[in-house]
Amino acid sequence: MHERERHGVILSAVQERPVASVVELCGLTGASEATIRRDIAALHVAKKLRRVRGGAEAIGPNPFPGLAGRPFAVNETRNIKQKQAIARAAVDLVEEGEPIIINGGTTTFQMVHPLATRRCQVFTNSFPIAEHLLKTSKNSVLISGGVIYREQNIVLSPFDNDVTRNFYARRMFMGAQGVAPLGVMEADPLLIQAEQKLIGQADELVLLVDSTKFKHRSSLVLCSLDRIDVMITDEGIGDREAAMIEAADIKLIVAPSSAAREDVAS
Amino acid sequence: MHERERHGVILSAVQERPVASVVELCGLTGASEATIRRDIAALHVAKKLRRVRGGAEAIGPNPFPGLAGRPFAVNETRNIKQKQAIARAAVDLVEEGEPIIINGGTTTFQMVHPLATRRCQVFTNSFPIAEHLLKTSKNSVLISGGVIYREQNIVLSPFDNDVTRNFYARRMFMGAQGVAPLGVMEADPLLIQAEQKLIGQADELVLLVDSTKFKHRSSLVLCSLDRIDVMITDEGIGDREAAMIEAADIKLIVAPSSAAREDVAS
DNA sequence: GAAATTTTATGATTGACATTGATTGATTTG
DNA sequence: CAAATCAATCAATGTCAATCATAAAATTTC
Repeated sequence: MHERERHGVILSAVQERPVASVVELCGLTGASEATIRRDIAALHVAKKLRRVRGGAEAIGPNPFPGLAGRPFAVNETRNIKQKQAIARAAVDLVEEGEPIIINGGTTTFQMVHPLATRRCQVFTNSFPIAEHLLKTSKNSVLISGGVIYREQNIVLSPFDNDVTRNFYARRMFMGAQGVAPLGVMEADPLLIQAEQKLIGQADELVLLVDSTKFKHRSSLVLCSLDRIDVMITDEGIGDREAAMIEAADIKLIVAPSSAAREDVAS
Repeated sequence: MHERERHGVILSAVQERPVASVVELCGLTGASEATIRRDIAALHVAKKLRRVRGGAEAIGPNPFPGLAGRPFAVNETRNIKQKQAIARAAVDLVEEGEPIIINGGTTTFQMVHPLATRRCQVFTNSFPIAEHLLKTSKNSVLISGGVIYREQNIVLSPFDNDVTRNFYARRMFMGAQGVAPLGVMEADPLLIQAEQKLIGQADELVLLVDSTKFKHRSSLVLCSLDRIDVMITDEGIGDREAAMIEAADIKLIVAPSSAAREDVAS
């Protein structure tokens, strides 16, 4: 067996097991321990795997993502204050007990905090949102079924016949990567798929985007602007963008920064 | 079991309960107390957990500050050692990468720890199981969609057309309230419904019941004994019960208590 | 083009080192 | 004080790195 073959076998074994031992790899390749060790050392410096005592383990993202703590990576929680103000304005739209749909995302995730004191019926495809609402609120929580994608933090079924088709709400709340005259932009194809599934299940689409999103452009267009009914953003929005939104016949809500905010809730 | 694997199991266990004892971790990993202590010490200096007298606890306030944390009420985690031994024997049955179905329950929940070092494809209707596996393992996790019931900790769709129908596995693991010649008993109608949904999606049904369950009788019969293929219990099982199981043509596995256990894994 | 030589990859051996489990005595807890 | 827990130690086993020998491949030389 050639060196390349062995390397392939080793990498494959390491992917499947938490840790592949040297003797195990010997059996797999028919090579001696010394050779396997040399291979592991080589793959280690090539950063294809991590060398540990007794064998090798797959390199890669944090093996224990949960221990990192937050449901989203830190760099994804930028503009946190704006997002919170926006999320609060979004929840202010919701009446007590009303069923709503929340699409996963870092902005929509902020809705969990103002929702903590509510008793709504929330349908979501976001695992962290469901988790948080379950633990901190008395809302009734429904989740879509399917594969849980760790990176995107969403649940998505590859099949069409899932619970999603059986849930309907007046409003759906969603975020986006960017907003342009062309329409609502998203970067991740997986998120697009997830959003598409939910979009048809609500009358009114509410888009939550902080004002920086008007400068962002992504490659994938989720839907055109006329599909959106309400857009909530922060005070950073420019006159030109505001005009664009109004022109598209979208109700524009500018969430006041927390300092200026008056309690709207009764 | 390799050092890395043990560390994974330990971190997984520490996540679940506020404090995991040394003996408990011995049972979970099959290692000696001395080794567990050394592992805890190592993870302590690595700041992955905090070392306390008698065991270890999760570091930091909580991954999600201020939240409840524990997936099950404390009184539900009785017979914890037996349940862990049973869960471990159950996980020993599954091959690396194999798809499996896990029905929610306190016994089946214990499977998350030995699963922490695996890379299987797990379909479950249990929110805590999905959550734990997501955070502490590299397993691929699928969840059924629907309403999340807080008390029972399961996800159940009132509709028939959910993802469940699209997932198939060789084995399904389930718990029960009681076992009698009449069949497998369950107390909660909701759990029955959830179990019924999954039962058809696997060839082989594996029932995890600690030996006290043979004395319990409940009002609802989930299914007859001949539907069960494998039963895993602890050493507390009596001869009469064992005879009953064997008579029903069920393969009986008695999970050895941690002290007597030999490593089965190759 | 064939033989000789160098290079490279591999396998085996050996001594050094690390990990583990058991034992024992000390320490802490209730 | 009794039970549980811990730290220290030691022997056994497992793992590693270094070295050398062999065989195949590549290169050089004639």
